[in-house]
Amino acid sequence: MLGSFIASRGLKHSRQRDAIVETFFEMGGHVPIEELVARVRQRDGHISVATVYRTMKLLAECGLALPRQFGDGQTRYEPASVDAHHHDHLICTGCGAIVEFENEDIEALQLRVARSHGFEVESHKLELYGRCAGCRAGAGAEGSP
Amino acid sequence: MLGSFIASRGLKHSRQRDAIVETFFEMGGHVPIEELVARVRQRDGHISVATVYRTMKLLAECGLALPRQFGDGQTRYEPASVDAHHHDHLICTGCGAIVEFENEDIEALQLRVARSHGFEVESHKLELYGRCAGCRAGAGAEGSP
DNA sequence: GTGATATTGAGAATCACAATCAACATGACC
DNA sequence: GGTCATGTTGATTGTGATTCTCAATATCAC
Repeated sequence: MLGSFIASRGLKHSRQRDAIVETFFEMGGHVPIEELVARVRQRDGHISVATVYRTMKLLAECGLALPRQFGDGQTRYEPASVDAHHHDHLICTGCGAIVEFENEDIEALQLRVARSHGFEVESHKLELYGRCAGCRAGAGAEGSP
Repeated sequence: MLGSFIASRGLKHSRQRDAIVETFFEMGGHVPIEELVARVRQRDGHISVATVYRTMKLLAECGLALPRQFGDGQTRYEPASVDAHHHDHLICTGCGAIVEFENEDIEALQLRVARSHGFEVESHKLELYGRCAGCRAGAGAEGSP
């Protein structure tokens, strides 16, 4: 994984790198840099933001993390298992929850539509924004938080 | 349209505002601010970028323009006719062409998927990235531009 | 016209992120 | 274990898109 990537590129290990990578994978999914920085610092004193950006870029390059841009202007990363399928996202406009889903039918339709316009799809991005069950239940008359 | 919106909010007319709005609608679709600024200046001397940003935001607020964020880090606006259907986008990674499409089946599937996760969809974003017919034809051995 | 108020423009501010560069850490080799 | 070439770090600066600030100016109602 990262070790071999590091080795094969003549890169080196470092305390910071390890801390960032471990923290990232502990956190699970859709982690914004800012939050990652905070967590990493909790566990390993001061680590520069620059280092976190650099490390996440590395992880992305070696295929262990995927950068995602939702509408909020900051890049989030999610862990990429080698055998994971492509998936899309449901994003709650109430609480910010992010749910992943896969749907082959949608993907197939996308390919068909693209083809009908002469396009060959290389990648796509599908995000559904709405209110999750929890937010709808708890939001009788709250308005939008 | 804009006139009534301006009136109803106690806003005022201005030469710049008119120039920007007219230019925007002349240009058609998916206009990045920078380009709009250039065009507007061709026709009306110097107009500040700030004014263009402000005016487009106004247009968006009164529903006459839709802001779109594709992957390139700048906001584009497209005219929103009142009776226009929602549509999604095909974006050529070669020449940057942007094609609109509508597909009811995809939309229906999206709703269904969302519902199955307890979400009530408010909006969505679907972008397909790939190579358009032209780029594929002309790109025998070019690599990616 | 006059005056209250909205708008403009230039530049500064912001925000996420990338680049710079001197100080420092790592690992291969002895 | 020590040395050295080379990669990494962190503080700071740069960047690009967008927003804010504020004095000067334009607009509209009267």
